[in-house]
Amino acid sequence: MPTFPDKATKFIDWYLEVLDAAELTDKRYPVKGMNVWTPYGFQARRQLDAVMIREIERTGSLPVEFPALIPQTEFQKEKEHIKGFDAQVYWVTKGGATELDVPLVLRPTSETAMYPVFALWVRSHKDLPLNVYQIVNTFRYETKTTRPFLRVREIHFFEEHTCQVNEAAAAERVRSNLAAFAEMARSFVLPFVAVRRPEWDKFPGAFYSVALDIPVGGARTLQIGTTHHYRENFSVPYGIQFEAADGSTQHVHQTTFGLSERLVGAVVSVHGDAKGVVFPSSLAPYQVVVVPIVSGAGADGVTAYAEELVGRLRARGLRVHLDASDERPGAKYYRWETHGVPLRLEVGRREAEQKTVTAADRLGQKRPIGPADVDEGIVAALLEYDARLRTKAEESFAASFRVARTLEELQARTHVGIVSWCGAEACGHRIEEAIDGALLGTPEGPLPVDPGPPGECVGCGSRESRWALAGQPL
RNA sequence: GGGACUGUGGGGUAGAUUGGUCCAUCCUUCGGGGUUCGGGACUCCGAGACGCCAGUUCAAAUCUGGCCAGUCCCA
Repeated sequence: MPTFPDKATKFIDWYLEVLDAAELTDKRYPVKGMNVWTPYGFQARRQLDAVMIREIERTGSLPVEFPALIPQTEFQKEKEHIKGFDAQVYWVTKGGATELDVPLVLRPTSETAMYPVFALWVRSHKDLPLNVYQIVNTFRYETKTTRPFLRVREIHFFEEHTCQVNEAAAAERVRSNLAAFAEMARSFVLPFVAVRRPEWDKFPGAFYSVALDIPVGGARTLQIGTTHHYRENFSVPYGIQFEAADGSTQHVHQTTFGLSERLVGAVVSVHGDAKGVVFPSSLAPYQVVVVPIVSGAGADGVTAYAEELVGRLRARGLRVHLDASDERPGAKYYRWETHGVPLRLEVGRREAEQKTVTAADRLGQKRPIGPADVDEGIVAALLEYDARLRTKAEESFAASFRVARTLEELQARTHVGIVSWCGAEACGHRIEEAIDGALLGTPEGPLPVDPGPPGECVGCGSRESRWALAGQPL
């Protein structure tokens, strides 16, 4: 057995060792918070990107790419925004030996890069909505401990930026982002909850922020995405205005939607187990690994059959890897288990002669497939694997939340807390102190478990309350 | 932002308190040979490290300072 630290009690140690064993990243790069994407990790990321692109383009968003450097003069136009990011931007102050007249910011996010140009692009209501996205790297000078995928200084960032005709249209865009994300999360088999962040925790410059959170053990949560409504907060300082149908000049209402490689970290955190990473087939670099078992006699037949099988499965569009390395079969099984491959096909002399395969999935189910319809059987086994992974994830998701009627109940920190909250900031901070974490906010849509009507605010006892979630963000 | 700690082959470690016994320990890994191959094989041969820069000293992995990297605690 591979010996990883215990996931439940030593999560971070488990996480780091599992990533290492799965060869998803090389964290030895000598700059804090900047890691190397290995071939295996890069392929997972490529699948992540493919799903994000597919779902966002389905909503009518188009790809763009803006420069990585932003003049200080543009960066400073929105006051809240710059206050929020000032402490964590990298500055480019020299070109060669020459001190720059206007220092350049290495984008921590791209509002201030895009919006001066949006002001040029948007002139009429007929130019709206403007829905564009880019997938680029952004930079934030994190001072806290960095972790591969979860907290990095160079972020693999998906960001959608839109301009809408009015506040209602922007609110609708936020809802449509949430729907698009639900599709993405379904692909990644990540049950999540969307919560509107409290005022003191919203994105700098936003009117409101809706975050996507997942539970990751105990009271811990991981924010895996956000979508924001900016109202006119940026369009006014950046002058993004248009002539409306009635001839009046108006400012656009804007939204953004941000995701990152944290989703890879989330998938590892949620699905991983004592044997290593567990990938849903949507993200797996290899959905199927074929392990030929060649012993003395009949080796040629086994190899030929394995190669033929790989060819047929690839023709069906599956990502298949043939492990023809010199290891013994058992060593290969362990290897691909740590790497999270959904389905392993064992092909030895028996299978080659009978035209069957022995399929073992990453959740521990092993069964023979064939001889009739071997390919169909393999596809079906993958689908069934994803379904079981989903059931497992949904059960553990539902079990992660618990209603806390008092601050004392929250303090146990065994679950993400569902609490009644009056909405006052003072009570919010009281809740945050109790859980030594954050008041995540109020849910957009249904709660993960049905708690009935809210009771009295756990902070002040007021009856005027609604449900909110409280946890410890990683 | 304030404080504490750590850095030894690719990974994990012993050695540091008391400088010399260290051309640096063990496990793993890597390269080559042979025997093997249905759940991490065995064996033989070989490879690989004191974070960087200064300083103290007859002598530094070990002491001092700075830097870089990492970790923890507090705000």
